[in-house]
Amino acid sequence: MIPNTTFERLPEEKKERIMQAALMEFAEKGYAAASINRMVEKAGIAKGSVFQYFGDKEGLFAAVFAHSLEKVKDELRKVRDNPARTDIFTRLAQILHTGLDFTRTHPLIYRLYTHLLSTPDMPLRNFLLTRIRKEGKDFLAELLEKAADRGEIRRDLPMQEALFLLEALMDRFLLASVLPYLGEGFSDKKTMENHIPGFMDILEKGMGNKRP
Amino acid sequence: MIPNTTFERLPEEKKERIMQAALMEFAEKGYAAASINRMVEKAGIAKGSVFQYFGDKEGLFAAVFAHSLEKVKDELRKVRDNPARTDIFTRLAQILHTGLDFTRTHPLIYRLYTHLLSTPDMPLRNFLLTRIRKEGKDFLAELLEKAADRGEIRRDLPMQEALFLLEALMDRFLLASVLPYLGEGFSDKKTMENHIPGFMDILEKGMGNKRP
Amino acid sequence: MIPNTTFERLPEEKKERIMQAALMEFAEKGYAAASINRMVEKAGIAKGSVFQYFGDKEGLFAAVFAHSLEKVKDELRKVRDNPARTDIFTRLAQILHTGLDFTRTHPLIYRLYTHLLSTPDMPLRNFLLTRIRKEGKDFLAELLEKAADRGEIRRDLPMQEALFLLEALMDRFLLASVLPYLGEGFSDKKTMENHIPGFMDILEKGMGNKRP
Amino acid sequence: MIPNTTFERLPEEKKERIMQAALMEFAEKGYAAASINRMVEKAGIAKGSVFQYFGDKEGLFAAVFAHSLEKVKDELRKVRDNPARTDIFTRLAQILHTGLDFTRTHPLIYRLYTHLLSTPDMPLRNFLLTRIRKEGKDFLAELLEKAADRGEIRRDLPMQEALFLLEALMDRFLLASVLPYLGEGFSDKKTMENHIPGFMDILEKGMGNKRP
DNA sequence: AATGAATGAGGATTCATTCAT
DNA sequence: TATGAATGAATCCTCATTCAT
Repeated sequence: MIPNTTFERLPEEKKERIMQAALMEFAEKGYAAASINRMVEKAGIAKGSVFQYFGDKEGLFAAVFAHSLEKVKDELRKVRDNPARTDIFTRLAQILHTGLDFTRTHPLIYRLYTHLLSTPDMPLRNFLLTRIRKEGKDFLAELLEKAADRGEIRRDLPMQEALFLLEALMDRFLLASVLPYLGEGFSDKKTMENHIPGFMDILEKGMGNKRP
Repeated sequence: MIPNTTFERLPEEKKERIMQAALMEFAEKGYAAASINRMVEKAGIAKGSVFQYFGDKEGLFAAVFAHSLEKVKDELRKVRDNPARTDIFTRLAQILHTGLDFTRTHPLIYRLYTHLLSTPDMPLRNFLLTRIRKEGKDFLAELLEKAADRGEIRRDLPMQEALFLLEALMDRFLLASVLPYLGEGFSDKKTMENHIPGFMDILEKGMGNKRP
Repeated sequence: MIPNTTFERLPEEKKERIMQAALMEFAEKGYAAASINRMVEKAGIAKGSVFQYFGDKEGLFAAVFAHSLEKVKDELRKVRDNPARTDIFTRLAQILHTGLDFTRTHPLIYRLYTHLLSTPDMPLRNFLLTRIRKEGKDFLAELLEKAADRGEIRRDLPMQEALFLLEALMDRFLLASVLPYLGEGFSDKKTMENHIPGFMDILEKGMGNKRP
Repeated sequence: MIPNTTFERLPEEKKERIMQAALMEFAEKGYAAASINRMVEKAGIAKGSVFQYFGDKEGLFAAVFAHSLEKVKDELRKVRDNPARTDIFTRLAQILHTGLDFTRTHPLIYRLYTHLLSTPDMPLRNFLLTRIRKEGKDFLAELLEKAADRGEIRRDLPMQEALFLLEALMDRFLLASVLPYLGEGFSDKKTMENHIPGFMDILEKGMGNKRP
């Protein structure tokens, strides 16, 4: 039950190999359908080791998730610490670009997240989802508030709905970059960036404070 | 493999009972983790019958999906055939309301769809997703085009991106109505309708043709 | 969880074969150490069948126990219905003989019982032990009471202790007939009967009402 | 396989800690079901050490047994060296009291013994059982013989059966003090002593030489 | 056509034991 | 000497599928 520190003390290369193999399984199959057999074969380790490291399947999943969350946070930090003093719409465009970079580098992590979203009886689901969503949502909420303070968005903008719309767009945008068949013109990761200005145009008109 | 017509000739009540039990399993667990054992117990039929009717698990899934798709189409038809001659934003609001009605009546169908979205190796995934998405997307695309013809949306609106945004909003809105923890104020199905005017406000300003 | 009736409907020969194989495993190894793998191999059935019949290992154990209890009851009934109107000590001798017959015919059942006795975390232990002990103990208690009524035992006999002693003797006597190394002269099942008169002599003097 | 002397040279406190943890496992679960994993965790030592000290599981068990046997012998010595020159029945009562003290102090040792009794394929079973039983049986036998010499028991007492009965009573009495559900009034360790006079009364009448 | 018994592959997990450090 | 990481065999159990009735 109590995971020991064995895994932590492994050589970095081996740790990464194991995390990667596990992430692949979970991201592709979801939690319940993921097979530890396949996993250990991919990672080239003994089956028993998994249980020595993580206690059980759930512990392995939690570890994979924590590992992934770290990478998400790193990415968010990059965006957040961006010193650029630009208006909110430019920043949103930046964020979409960064998100695209992230899904390009870590497509499996985003898939893991979508499984979490769509599987109601995944273990730790509520705990993990609240953790991961808080990261993203708080960030967007802060962005909106600051923009409101600076007068970059119109006064009568319904904030809750704006936030929801932004989240929906981001999530779907990243999802499209990671899974096929979400719409022609959007399944090609390479050309997705071309759509960003279009989104910004709509958002700016819908939420911004500019006079025509 | 080749499903025969035995199932079709079953009494309606029994057919519905089987479809419902199967839908519950697939919607809750996803394809791979779904158990035919649980399914037949819930439906109160013999396990052998499932294989007689549908050939194998995949066939059963296809049948469940087709069955669900019919209900989606019924719903869409309701909206499409709505004789009301109103502007596109009023119609979008209507569609959100109807969608909410649908997830209220058929929450499992929507969950089935999210599994399909997030599981890349689900059988028939591509085939089924294209089928189901075409229904919704074609409908929205047509809506946009007609609105353009009627001058209800601004001329320079980037159409592809507008379509993508609408889809994203609809999907996320319905997802929130079906699964918990997608944001405070949005997990409560009863009050979700209150947000619709807010969305319309943003969309109208972002896409519409009105002079301030 | 709920065992179905599949097993009950099996041909008698197969049922007996399975019960016998399971009884052997449990009697020899105890509950935890018993292997279903070995069991099914011995019985010549598929592993999955065990779980279809009994749900899980515990269910199998309960079935084996119930099956065995039936045989114990049959035996007890034989003794109880013995119309012989003799004094208690003759009856006790009869009972020991019958018990010996029983362990000769069903040595494994008695071993199962000793495991139950000595393993504190066996599933259903309390439930099963109370059930099985009630059978034997009530019988002995009734025997003593009737003997008291008939004046076959001395008035000042401490009843509780007498009962305990009788149980101890019976149990140990049967145990010795079933497991080796409980004492020279007592490990040989064939000659054990020779000891019965000796026991009766002691008991009669210790508990009886005879004048010397 | 061949145990070295490493364990012997350990500090007394550590040795005792290890023996205690191992005894708990074996006494509660029996040999096969006992887990060295749990054992080392309880003892707070490295798993490898167990194999360094004892070679394998069987060696560990033998060591635990030997360790326990020492304590039994200590107890027996106490009784045997009792200088009191009393008749055999007073001594038997004393022995029951001492036995009760022993199971109170070392309940696990007695449980270990019952597992040994009921598990026919326990390693070293025959070797260990003969060793432990000899201790107790020889002692009782000697007691009986001396009593016979002193004329405390009747001449025609069947000695083998008397010995058997005494052993049965002692064993069952101690077992009842260690495991629940062996009979109302006998599962409560605290009041068990009250039954001793009752037993002695029966034994004395059954085996003694007194004239009424 | 309907049943449900039979099957064995594969699931997660625990285990005693080995061995390099 | 003491450690604890690595291992794979064996554990119970679930599953989709087949097939005789």
